[in-house]
Amino acid sequence: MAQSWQDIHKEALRRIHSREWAPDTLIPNEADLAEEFGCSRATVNRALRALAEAGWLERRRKAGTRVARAPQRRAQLAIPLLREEIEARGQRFAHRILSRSRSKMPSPLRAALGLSDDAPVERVQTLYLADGHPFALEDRWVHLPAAPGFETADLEKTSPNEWLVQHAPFSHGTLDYSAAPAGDFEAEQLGCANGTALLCMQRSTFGPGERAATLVTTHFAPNHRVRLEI
Amino acid sequence: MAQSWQDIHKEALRRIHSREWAPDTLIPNEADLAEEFGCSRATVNRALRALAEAGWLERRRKAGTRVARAPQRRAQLAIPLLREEIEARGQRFAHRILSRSRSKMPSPLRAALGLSDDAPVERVQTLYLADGHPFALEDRWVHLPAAPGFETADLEKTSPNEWLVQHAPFSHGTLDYSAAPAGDFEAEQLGCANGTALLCMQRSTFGPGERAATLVTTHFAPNHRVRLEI
DNA sequence: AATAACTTTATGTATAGACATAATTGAGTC
DNA sequence: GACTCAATTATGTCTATACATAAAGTTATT
Repeated sequence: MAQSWQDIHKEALRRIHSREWAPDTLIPNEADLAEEFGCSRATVNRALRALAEAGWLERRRKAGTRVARAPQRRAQLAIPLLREEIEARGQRFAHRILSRSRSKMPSPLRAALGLSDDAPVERVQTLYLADGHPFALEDRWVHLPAAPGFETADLEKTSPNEWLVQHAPFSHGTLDYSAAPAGDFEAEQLGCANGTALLCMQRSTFGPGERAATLVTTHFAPNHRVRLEI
Repeated sequence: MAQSWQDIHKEALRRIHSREWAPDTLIPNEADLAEEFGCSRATVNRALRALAEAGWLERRRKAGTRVARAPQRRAQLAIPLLREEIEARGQRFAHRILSRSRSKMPSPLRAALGLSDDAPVERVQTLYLADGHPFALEDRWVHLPAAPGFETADLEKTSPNEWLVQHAPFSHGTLDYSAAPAGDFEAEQLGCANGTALLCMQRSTFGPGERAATLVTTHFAPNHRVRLEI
């Protein structure tokens, strides 16, 4: 009778899968389940909470716990450092700074970060290489107050990607994927034909307290894929 | 002095951000932190566990808890039903079955699902529309034993996307995003020029116990974006 | 020196009991 | 019916305590 929360987690998942607990219906409350499984309510709570976090259950105080109508499992993407992604394929990592300057940020981009007109911003364009072949082209805008020391960092030694992860950990942000045809610049740098379909990632990150940190647009070389685990 | 686990969570995150707890270094153990915060060890455990799940900390028995070297926050994607995604934009959802047949699966696809040569498989091609405009083109292979009832389901009434989510909840799988140029078929169905860069999603799902369920390739209409929250 | 067997230690988990909190239900009122 | 307010209830959280488990360290044995 001694049950671990993982046993209960497994059994609950089985009941959901087998539709013994049907979508959009209430399941027994914690106290009843605790009695059924012969364990304490805290243990049941732990199991059900995990299932709710994974999207299988919806829980509300007083209202009880119900099986999600459409169990929306969340897919997870471990955002990799480009270096690690490349080295994990057994390839040699390298990067090349293409340009670096204190530019004025175009207003649509500024709006995305919520920055004022005169916010001090540095732009860095970088080409990342795997075994000497173009892998990704990165166009990065860094809000300097959010990344102290960036302006004087030696980016030839440590790529912007790595420098920022290690020196300016962010707390939240968004990540957008889209498909875009290669423009002149992308085609030239990535060594592909003009108009080639490229996977494009746009990422904005914010430090603690809504403070804008960086905005990055990355075009990957043709045929790149991003994999998420469900 | 009475602390909630979320207070401790917040304070720990502050120390990580402020580098008071530096990357790759050990933090005090649970018992000491419990004393410092004037709460029980269970409460500290709850907070630190949450931080570990989010990728900020790495915990190992006996070895202790250390701040992650490169706090790799995981991005989360809530996989939406196409209907919900479209209706959330305030648009009218519709779908059209383009073809449906018991086809033989090409072997590269079969391999991805780990199915044998003679596995009973049905193929359904569906066009999803938002306000009457093409939104996504789906090419779906369903392993029939994993989705009992699918063969006789009325897919005109309930789209394959919804039918499967509601009748054959899966437990895990993979999701790949890439960019691909529109071929003749995609161009015709999505109403765009041949060669247009399209965001393409390939998703394989497995039921409980490694049982292959479905393989879906979806081409989205031009300019579609997927957003992940970090 | 390598190996095996113990000890130590930090996290992981389980428990009973208590109180907190949100949300629904229902009673009472206008 | 519409509204207010209290009672109820299921989940959420905290505590103290205990034992489990993994991994690192230490000592004994070969």
